[in-house]
Amino acid sequence: MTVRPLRIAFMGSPDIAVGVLKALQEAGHDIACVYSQPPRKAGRGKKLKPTPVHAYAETQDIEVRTPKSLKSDEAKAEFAALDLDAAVVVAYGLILPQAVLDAPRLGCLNMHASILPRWRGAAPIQRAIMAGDAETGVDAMMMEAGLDTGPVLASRRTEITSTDTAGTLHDRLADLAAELAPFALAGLADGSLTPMTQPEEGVTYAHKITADDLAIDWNRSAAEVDRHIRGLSPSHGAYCFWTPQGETAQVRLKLHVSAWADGEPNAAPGTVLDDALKIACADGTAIRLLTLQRPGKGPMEASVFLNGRPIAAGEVLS
RNA sequence: CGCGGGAUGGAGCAGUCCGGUAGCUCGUCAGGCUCAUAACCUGAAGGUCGUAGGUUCAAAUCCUACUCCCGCAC
Repeated sequence: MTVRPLRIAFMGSPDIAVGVLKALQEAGHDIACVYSQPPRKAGRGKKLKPTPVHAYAETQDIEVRTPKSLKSDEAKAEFAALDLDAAVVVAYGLILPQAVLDAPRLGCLNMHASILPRWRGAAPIQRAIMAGDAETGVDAMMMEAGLDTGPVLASRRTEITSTDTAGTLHDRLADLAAELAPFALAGLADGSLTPMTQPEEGVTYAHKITADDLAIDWNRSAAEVDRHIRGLSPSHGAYCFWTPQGETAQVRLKLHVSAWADGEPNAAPGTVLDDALKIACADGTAIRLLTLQRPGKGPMEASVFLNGRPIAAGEVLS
């Protein structure tokens, strides 16, 4: 579909937003300006690191603005002065004041990584996997003052498989978002898509992942533990503790990929059941750890991990 | 200057404190056993020990600088 190019601003920060930005460029739109979170002290040292969107926009010679907030009169005025047809927002991370939402002629279009009204908020991909959802997707939505509450223009769906991690699902949703954004924007511009108010039933919130969300609880069922691990891999990393034989200090193990396994009826949760990392969970269920990581090392497959660092049956993880 | 761990045949690790023949678990290759095998047995190849200097009769190991990777915190 070819449409009249629109003058738009793009607002986003992480990787998933970069693909959408590229798609909008390829669709021929005029990217007047990119907004992104200000560079933050990130990573190990203390180095200021621009966001992926920021870094990409600079390679394209697009003006980048990184205000700490859009609430100031100055920021609002600068935004209004762009004289936009529309703004496209993907995981920007800042609240848009009403004045900003109203400024573009067609309004502000948001891409959100869930099927609304389920999983409004910060971490929809991870929460969907952890909750055991069978399906998720991306929505194109008109922004309102509320948190992900606006009417939905269009969506794309995808199945969540038993081997999906937050990483694999993220990549798939990023592709869908990149496909959906130009479509939704065109539909908005020519009126072929009508914003549909979100249902009032089924609202859930995908709260930000915090440190408290990362610890494994072996007292949960294998299915829950498995989803927990996959839902937090690879970006956050669910973890447990292990005390190597002959040592007293606990080692923090980051778990990345797991699969359901046959359990043993009376095994205490956390017990290692064989020499290939089958771990007992609640009620006689068990999972097998397939990829794990210890401090200072990168993620590795279980068989590789065990080569230099065996974990014997009977040991206990906590 | 946020705290900390790491770099050793293709992979994962030990050895480093207390300098003195390059070790382990796998993988690869060859042969053997077997109805057969990702199983088992035997043998082989493969490493300037991250880089650059320094100390020493001698450095993976001690000293200095640097590069890259990662965990925590944020």
